[in-house]
Amino acid sequence: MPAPLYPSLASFKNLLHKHGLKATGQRLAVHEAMLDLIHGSADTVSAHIAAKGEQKVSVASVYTILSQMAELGIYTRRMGGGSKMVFDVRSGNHLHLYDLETDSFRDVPDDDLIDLIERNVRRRFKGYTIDHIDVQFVCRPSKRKNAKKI
Amino acid sequence: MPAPLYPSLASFKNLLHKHGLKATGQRLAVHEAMLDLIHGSADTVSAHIAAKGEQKVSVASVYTILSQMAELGIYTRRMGGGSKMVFDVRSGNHLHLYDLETDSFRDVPDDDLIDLIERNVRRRFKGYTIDHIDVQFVCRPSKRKNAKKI
DNA sequence: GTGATTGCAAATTTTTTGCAAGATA
DNA sequence: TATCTTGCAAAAAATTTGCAATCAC
Repeated sequence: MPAPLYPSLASFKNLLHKHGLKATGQRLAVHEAMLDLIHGSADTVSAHIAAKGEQKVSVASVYTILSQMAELGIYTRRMGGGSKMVFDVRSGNHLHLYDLETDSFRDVPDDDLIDLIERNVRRRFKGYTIDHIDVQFVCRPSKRKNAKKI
Repeated sequence: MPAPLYPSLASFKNLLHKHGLKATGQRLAVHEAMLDLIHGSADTVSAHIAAKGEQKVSVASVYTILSQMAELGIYTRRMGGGSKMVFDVRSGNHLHLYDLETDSFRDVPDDDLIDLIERNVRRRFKGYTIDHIDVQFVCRPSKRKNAKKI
């Protein structure tokens, strides 16, 4: 089966209902922004929504909503170099390129590298259950000396 | 050659000199704390130093020092599920188990999984140079339903 | 001695919280 | 309508900054 995609607005609504949450304008606006941004922090999402100008969402609500979605496993929290929490509209295993210069993420098509990692690591730690595997290629735009060229 | 280890206090001093930085009591205290903690944030490091009581280091300086070391590639930044920046005393490729319950990291012995990943991904993105590869197994203590047992 | 480094306190930035007002099912 | 959500404003937490005092070399 192909890699899981981002939930469309429609399936996002379903997810909300499935979890007994209301499909409010704010939640939908946040998800629309996330679909555009893929990786968003409270303030990039706020800014994106504000720029679009169709719906008003306070920053505090953006925080609440993003955290809620992460709690439900719809979004995932992502570990960046900056001092802001970044959320990923996509959940499940996938690869990222993290650009140190711009403090930004890009998804990387994952073929079956993740499966390979998973097979390799399965039953390695007793007492823990893997929620997901998080792989990041921490990069700079080329032209440096002491790092591996790819 | 075996995987790189944490810089001892002595080699840390050398690193400082090599970079033209002074071996101040504060920097050494921070590094000692990092050697104990392995993964530390500004406030866990501060607290650790304060508890030891041998050297006074202000929180602001801890921030400065940790960031400096990350800048030099001696430490690496690591971001967990919490909203604090975490630094890793170890640089270079290695694996982590991240525990969602406790928001904490543990190193995972890496055999040659990292090499395997690196070989697999080499020359995949043009225009970027990999600084390091960051792999995290995001886990919960066992006993859940819908996640893969390991 | 002299320039790098630190401490302090204040400013920013990021995140969280409480509660009245408003919206959704 | 009953409850869940949001907005607002304020609090808390995390990080950064400016500058005088101090320390390592």
